[in-house]
Amino acid sequence: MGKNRVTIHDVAAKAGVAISSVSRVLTGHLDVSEKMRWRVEAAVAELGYEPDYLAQSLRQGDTKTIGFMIRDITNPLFSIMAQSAEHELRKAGFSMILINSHGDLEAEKENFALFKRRRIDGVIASLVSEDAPYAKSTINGLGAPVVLLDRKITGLNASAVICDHRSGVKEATKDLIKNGHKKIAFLSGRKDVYITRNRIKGYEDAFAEAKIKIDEDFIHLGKFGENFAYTETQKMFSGMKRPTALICGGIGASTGGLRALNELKMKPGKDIAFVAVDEWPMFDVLSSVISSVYRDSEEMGRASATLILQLIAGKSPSQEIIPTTYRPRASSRAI
Amino acid sequence: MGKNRVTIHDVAAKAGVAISSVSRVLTGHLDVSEKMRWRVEAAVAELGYEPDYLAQSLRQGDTKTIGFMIRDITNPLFSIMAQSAEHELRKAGFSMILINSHGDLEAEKENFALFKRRRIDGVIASLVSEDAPYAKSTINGLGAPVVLLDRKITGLNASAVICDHRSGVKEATKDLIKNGHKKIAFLSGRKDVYITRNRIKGYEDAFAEAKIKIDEDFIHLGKFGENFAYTETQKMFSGMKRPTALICGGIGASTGGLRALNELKMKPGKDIAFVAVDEWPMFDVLSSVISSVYRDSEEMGRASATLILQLIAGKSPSQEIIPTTYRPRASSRAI
DNA sequence: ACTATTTCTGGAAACGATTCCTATATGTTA
DNA sequence: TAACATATAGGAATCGTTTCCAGAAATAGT
Repeated sequence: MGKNRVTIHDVAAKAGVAISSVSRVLTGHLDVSEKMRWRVEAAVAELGYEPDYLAQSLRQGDTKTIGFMIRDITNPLFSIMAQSAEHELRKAGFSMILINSHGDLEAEKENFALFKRRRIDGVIASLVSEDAPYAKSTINGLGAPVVLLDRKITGLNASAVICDHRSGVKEATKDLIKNGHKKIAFLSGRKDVYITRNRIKGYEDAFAEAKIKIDEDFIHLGKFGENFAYTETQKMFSGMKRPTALICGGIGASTGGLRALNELKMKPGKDIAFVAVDEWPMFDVLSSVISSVYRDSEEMGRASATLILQLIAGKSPSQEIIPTTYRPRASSRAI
Repeated sequence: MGKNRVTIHDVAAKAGVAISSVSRVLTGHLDVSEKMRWRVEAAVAELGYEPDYLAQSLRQGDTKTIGFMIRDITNPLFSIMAQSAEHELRKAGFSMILINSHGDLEAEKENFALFKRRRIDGVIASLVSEDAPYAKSTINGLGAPVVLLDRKITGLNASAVICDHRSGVKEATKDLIKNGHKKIAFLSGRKDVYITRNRIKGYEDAFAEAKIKIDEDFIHLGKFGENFAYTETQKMFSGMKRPTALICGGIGASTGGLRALNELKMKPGKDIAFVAVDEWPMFDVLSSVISSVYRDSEEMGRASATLILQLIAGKSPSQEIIPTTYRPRASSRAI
């Protein structure tokens, strides 16, 4: 097997020098003679030696590893973020450990513990809830900086990438109102996270501007993920009080909502107005009629990487705001 | 800051015993007295001590880490695999390092080097090419077992998860032929990987069975990814010799193909028959007319995790075959 | 009561690097 | 040529564990 790992000792032996000298050459110290550098480099080349990350990490105290924790990498938005974050981190010499929390608080907590034991240099995370009692103490006791994705937690020494969902949703809602809708259902995930609250604000803004009172019955908040949205949408149309328009916040909500509408034989853009907050790949080609609120998740990933690298470099926490844009298409116009 | 990491020394000091005794208690050795166990456990609980992975890894020689390398986590098939593989590995106490190769051979090679330096316990990879000259030596010299996704390389000590694309594509092609098509274009990625060759075989099988000679001009192989498929499809319909049906192998090919058709104002299922090999999330709802060849990528991820764990446990390499099924929908029937 | 055996425990050597400190060899100056 | 400054190399400590080895304490056997 490849059991024969070549270590710094082998190099030292081959070159006939001390291991400290080998290390000095490799780490680029100044006080080495030309001859020494030459001998060591020859031995290194001949043996194909590469320093061991593990030993370096133990000695130097950093692991060049970033933990990336999200609900579900299957969500295209998250996978795009992961993609661009990984790319950015890689360029800076960091690797990324990927963990799915599946939206489970307990799992999330354990994952932080795992990150700590692995001496991760930093964490990028989309937390399940902002109110989780363990969150602050765990994160502050992590011993590594944190970047939050679309979450706002006060009293936490963390940077954040924050999307301006509010303005996008506001524009979308305004457009629906302009098109004659008043019974506009809003369906989204957990209300104990910034992203949901911020979206609702946009919805409220539009109603306030139009001086229409909001009927709370049309607001459905609960869980992220397809299943909640699916059953909620089914319920929505099984009663008497039915909306004429539906805004779905997030990929999961849109997926579940559309699936339910599909089963109810209601065509978005025809039988009901529909706006999806967040797009998925091929959105334009596959579903050209569906209006959306778009945000650049690639940019979010990049920003999260930049922020975590800054924190690791010792800068103080900051926020990066990502804009959203409303993209009206045929589905906002149904009556 | 959280600089104050609590080590085994602290525990030993608090309990008033030797560090070796602490270790013995924690690793569950037999020869420790009740009193000793009790004292150590009390100290551990009081200090909230957790052993350091890094030091354990260095000492024990394994890192409980699996490298997961694919072209692009953005591809929903890969993200589903990553998801289920991570879940499975996690249960077994392993973490997953995610790396995108972006389909670049050089990057892939460097990533293997990185895996080696990080002393990864195993690698799950979707290789860019099976013929890459470095592949065999690099992988064999990795010092860790490897599971390949949809690749067949002889003389390699690796397990593999292999999909039976052949039968799915064969069924799809047969159906197209049955519907009167003869000029069936086939568009897919690099031909130096199993997945592409295997798909082509299914295509050929169907033609052979129907005793129709294949016109090689309708076979377009080149690169994975959207761009290649897009320009290839554009070309396909700019010349004189146009197909009446199009089979796209892989998400990238389907994406690019559909995008091009969209621009050409050709509606799949109406102006051209279309089959997508591989589906994406929401496929049924968003594009209910498009026929597909389906495979369970969640199962692929799970299988890859199982295989790598078996290899790590010392079993010899094996293969797992994943079936594919043709799902005919309206788009196969266009003339 | 004294030796033989069994239980435990502490000390020290790994694992593979980095880095501080000291000693040597060289070079400079009077 | 002696005395001193400087460049360079080697030795050892360290990071936080595990595990081997030997020795002390406790038990058993005669």
